[in-house]
Amino acid sequence: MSKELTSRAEDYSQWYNDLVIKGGLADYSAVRGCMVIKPYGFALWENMRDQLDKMFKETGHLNAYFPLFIPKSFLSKEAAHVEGFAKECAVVTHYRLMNDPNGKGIVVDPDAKLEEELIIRPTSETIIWNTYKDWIQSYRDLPLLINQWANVVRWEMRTRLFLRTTEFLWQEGHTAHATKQEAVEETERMLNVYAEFVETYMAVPVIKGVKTASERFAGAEETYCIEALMQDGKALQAGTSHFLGQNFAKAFDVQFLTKDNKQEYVWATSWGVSTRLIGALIMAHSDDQGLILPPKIAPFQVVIIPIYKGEESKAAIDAKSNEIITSLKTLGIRVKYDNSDNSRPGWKFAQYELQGIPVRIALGLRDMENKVVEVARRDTKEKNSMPMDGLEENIVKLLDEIQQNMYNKALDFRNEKTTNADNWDDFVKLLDGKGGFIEAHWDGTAETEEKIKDQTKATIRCIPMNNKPEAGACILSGKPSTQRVLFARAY
RNA sequence: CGGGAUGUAGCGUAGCCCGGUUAUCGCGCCUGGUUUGGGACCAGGAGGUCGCAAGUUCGAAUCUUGCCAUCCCGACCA
Repeated sequence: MSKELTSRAEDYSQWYNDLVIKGGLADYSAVRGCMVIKPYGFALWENMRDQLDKMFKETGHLNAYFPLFIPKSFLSKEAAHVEGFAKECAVVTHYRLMNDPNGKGIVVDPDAKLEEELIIRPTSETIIWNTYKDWIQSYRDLPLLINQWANVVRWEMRTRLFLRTTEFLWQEGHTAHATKQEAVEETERMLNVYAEFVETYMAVPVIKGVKTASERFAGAEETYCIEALMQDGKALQAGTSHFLGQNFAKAFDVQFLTKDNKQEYVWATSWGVSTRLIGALIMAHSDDQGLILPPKIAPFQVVIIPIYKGEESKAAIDAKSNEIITSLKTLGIRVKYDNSDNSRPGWKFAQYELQGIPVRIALGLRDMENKVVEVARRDTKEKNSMPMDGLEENIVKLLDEIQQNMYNKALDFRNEKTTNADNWDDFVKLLDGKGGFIEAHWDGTAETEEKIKDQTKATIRCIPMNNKPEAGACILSGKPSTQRVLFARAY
């Protein structure tokens, strides 16, 4: 991130919106708080989705699809769940429109009122568990490992492009298990899948941990999460995996017969990541010149821009470019060739920087004579001449290097922005100044957590897994504590 | 839902306080030409319910009232 950006943290929102829109990822739509994902943004999402989907299948999951509408009564079956989602549900109350009797367009037909209202899913636990009841009778039906790719609607008070839109795309995994241990293992397994995906493919380092009771998913017994740090020093929850205990099994009466013929409730998990990940990607890596996308998920990994001087050179350069493209594609590299006459090279350079394409190759007559190409990498903005001999192998190496460099850079940033605070003054000073993650002692009570939040807007992002035990005193109450937890201001 | 701000061409804007010819400028767009190694240049051209409605006035982008929308901050949240 540039120094300019650091110094105008208050403009971060605007900077972010510009990147999303000028980088061609998305717009806000005419519909309140929803977004239009443009083809380029969707291609990015597809790459992320496909990779995640592959990882889900490798861990034994299958995809399915459940209804968009949920009868209102389903939602009330699990008490904590309804508590958590009731305030943000879009509700279908009628099924028909009619011409306004006063001639003022179209109105809702009052006679078409639904007997029972339908909720547009804010998440699918209820409708899925209502179905699982019919699918599960015996221990032989378990484990049931299912994932769904879908859209959901949450009528939040305030929206923010990619991070919190009214409608968003996500995947939600819903599994049922015979034992508690198995379900806990599944919860942790999927958290690890998320962490691996975000770190390896998105090049964003994350901290794995569990949420405090007050930050838990509505209806969960334990919520695991991955937390990432954005360039403005705020944290972003990038994914969650929930151990649901037997709450939903009991609410929807999902029992199975064990080997020794006993009726027992199943143990459940659910886990999800959303298009918010695109927001995380943008805010973690991009700079003032535009997006910077990691090679492993970038819609295009390489863009080739020919530099023409007159018509006759065009044919020669096109021919050479096509050779390069063919061999890059053979190696599985996603290449875009922009030989359009509509814009000049300089404009194209700027445009593809804005779109975050990791590697740009420029090829002109001068290069042809010297048997080289000009290779520019987006992450460092370095430009080098590279011999055409062995170009493809070097590009593969370069893409790996960029991927690794982006991760390292983000990790260095996070490490630099992670600080211990041992007293209240330091804690407040860090939040208002340096930002980032703060490791501090907490007495373990919801009251203290709430007070800290009220006074500083900082929340406990998580209690990190494999946390080292350490005796200390709570930064607010001074009461004894056995470990540090991770605080930050968050999106 | 509370606080603040803003609505003028596809985008970004000037004009508004202090009402007065044909609503300013830049980008983009169209046509023709010259260009092409970091967002080209010349010439010509198209594009406007000034957010909506009512009011004041000889006359409203400008003043008044109401409404709508968007953005930012807060509460809420993946």
